Amino acid sequence: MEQPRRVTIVDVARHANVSTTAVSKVLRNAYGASPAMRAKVQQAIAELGYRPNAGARGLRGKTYTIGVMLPDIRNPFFPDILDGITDQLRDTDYHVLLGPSHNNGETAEAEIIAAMIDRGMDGMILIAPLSGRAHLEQVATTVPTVLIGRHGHSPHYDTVTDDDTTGAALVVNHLADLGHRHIAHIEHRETDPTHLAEMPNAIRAEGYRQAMRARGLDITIVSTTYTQEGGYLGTRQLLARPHRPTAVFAGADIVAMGVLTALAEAGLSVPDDISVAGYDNTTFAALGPISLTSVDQAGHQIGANAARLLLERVADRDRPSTQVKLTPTLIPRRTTAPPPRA
Amino acid sequence: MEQPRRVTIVDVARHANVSTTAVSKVLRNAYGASPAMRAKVQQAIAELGYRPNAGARGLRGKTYTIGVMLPDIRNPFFPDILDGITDQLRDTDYHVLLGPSHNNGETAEAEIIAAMIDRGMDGMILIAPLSGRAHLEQVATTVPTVLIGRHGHSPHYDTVTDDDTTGAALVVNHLADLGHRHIAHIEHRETDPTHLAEMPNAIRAEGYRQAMRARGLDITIVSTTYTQEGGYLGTRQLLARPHRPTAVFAGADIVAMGVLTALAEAGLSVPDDISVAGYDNTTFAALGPISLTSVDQAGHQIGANAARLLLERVADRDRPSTQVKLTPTLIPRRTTAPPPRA
DNA sequence: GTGAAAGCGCTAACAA
DNA sequence: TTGTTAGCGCTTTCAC
Repeated sequence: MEQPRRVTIVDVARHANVSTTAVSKVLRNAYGASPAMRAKVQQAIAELGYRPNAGARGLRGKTYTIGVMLPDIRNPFFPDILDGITDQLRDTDYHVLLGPSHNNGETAEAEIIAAMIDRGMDGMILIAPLSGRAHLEQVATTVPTVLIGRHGHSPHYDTVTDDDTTGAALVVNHLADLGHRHIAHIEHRETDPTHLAEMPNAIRAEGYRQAMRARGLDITIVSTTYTQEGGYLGTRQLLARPHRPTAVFAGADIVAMGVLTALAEAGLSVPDDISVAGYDNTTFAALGPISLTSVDQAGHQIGANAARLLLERVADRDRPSTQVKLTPTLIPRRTTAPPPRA
Repeated sequence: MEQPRRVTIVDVARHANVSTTAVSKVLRNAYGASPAMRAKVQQAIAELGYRPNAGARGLRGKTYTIGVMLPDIRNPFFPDILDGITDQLRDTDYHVLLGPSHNNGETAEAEIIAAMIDRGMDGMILIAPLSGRAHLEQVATTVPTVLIGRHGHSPHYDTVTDDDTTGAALVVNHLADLGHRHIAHIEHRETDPTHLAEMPNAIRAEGYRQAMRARGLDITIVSTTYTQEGGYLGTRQLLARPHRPTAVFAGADIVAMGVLTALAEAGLSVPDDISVAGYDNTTFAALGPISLTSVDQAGHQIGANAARLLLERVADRDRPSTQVKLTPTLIPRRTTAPPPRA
């Protein structure tokens, strides 16, 4: 098994007795190649097993690669988004490459994004990025960009969000309708003013506050992180308080997993002693032994919309920016029930 | 916000009053640049915010990119492997890009692998690839390659595996020691002879058979897939049989999730009515309300070893191939207990 | 130790 | 419609 030189466009051109330009045109479905020429070239490509070198293409034209920045591969919500992106890109010439940022904060995230740009991505989809506005705009002027989950507009990038205010209200109203008066919320701690205005977790927390006030209920918020551990620690805090809530609204399913762990440890039964609701309606929420009440964000649609907007912007860099906002729905399951009689 | 031309090596060279060759040498830490020159160039790079274009580098040299083929982003075991890879690559010039193959079979997987090679990966890590031997060897002769989870040797690629035979035996012995006589196994259906000899799922199933025989127990195998749905459907099949098992050994945690869902639906309680064990010891197995007995494969070590072997092979393509085999351990939790009195 | 020049594989601009 | 030519940003070779 030798190391044979890779087949290049020159080999194809020679094999088909045409110019490299002709081959290039066929590759790109560009104007200026007769059907006969196309057929000849396509046959040569097939016979030689030619595949274009994306790096070389990128030097002059496009790499046909879309980069997706994933803030946390462990969050089971993101695969839904990815499926949507992949489905939308099927039957195009584009491929998706993922850049994993392991929940390591803004600097690590910026490095991943830069690394993907260095590698010639034609467009970028950033899932709930932590970067400041200025950085996001700089990225978006460098390469077509779509933001997922991030509220707030810019002429330079498109956004796809879910109505997190409504989503939080769905949970609060569901619990209040069941008779709960003391509903606590576990949020992802946020101090940065831009994040407070634009990050989905902050919008959810604010939606919780609004909905609670509208119902005339008192607000109880614990600030940790959107991780399993954050849910665990937040719940421990709540249980240590004198007046225990009858329901916990976790800002994400993965947080709810930690909540359930802490409650089980404390010997509390769900939903008999305490109700729990999550957010994202991940596949794990549907699991029999979990059966978590959650908010469905239609991750697949989010991803599909993001990919669609990105392709449009790759095709026309100067089109006006678009904001897509989807509406969440509540999926009631077995972790929520009326509160125990006091 | 304009679209400024990206800073190139020529800009850096001009700014530092040196040749582009000199800049290139500094970038690659190559021989032939005095400390003074290095300092000058590095300062120019910092001042201009220069970042090398990976595609252009790849045309002559390396892209400093490692491609990881992920067969299924939903499987919570893979993030552990990825963490290991990332940790090992920290403090090197390499970046990781992920190619997601959504459990779509061998053809889709081959397309992803090809797409990553087209995009100039310096090395590839393939996680439990489905491809045949010939294809894997062809990939490995094209670009340095390490296989994870795949048993079987080749001079062209390195492998990192876990001792799946032992892992399966750990589960069987654990359950048999608890008093179970009727232990069923849910496997990923496999007919391809190479897969039967090399894929981890097949080795696990064979390990189950061996361990059961050694204990003098009858074998019950249901063949579905390594997905949540596969676990669900497999369990329904088992429950429909006249003689219901007292324990189910799922070939992967994600399969066990489906098992638990089906059992909950059937009104069976775990572990009082039936015991369940998984494989992979994912973070979800540790969840309070799940608390799944599982086999720990040390995903982090698997990933770290794979990345280490890959870097060695990128540095020296002709080094002899290496096989790393790690040893699994059993993590008993609350889903396994003695069988109910008959 | 340093730099000039060639060339990697491709596409864009242009000429025929 | 087709082909010729230049050049994208970098590394390599080879003079000096």
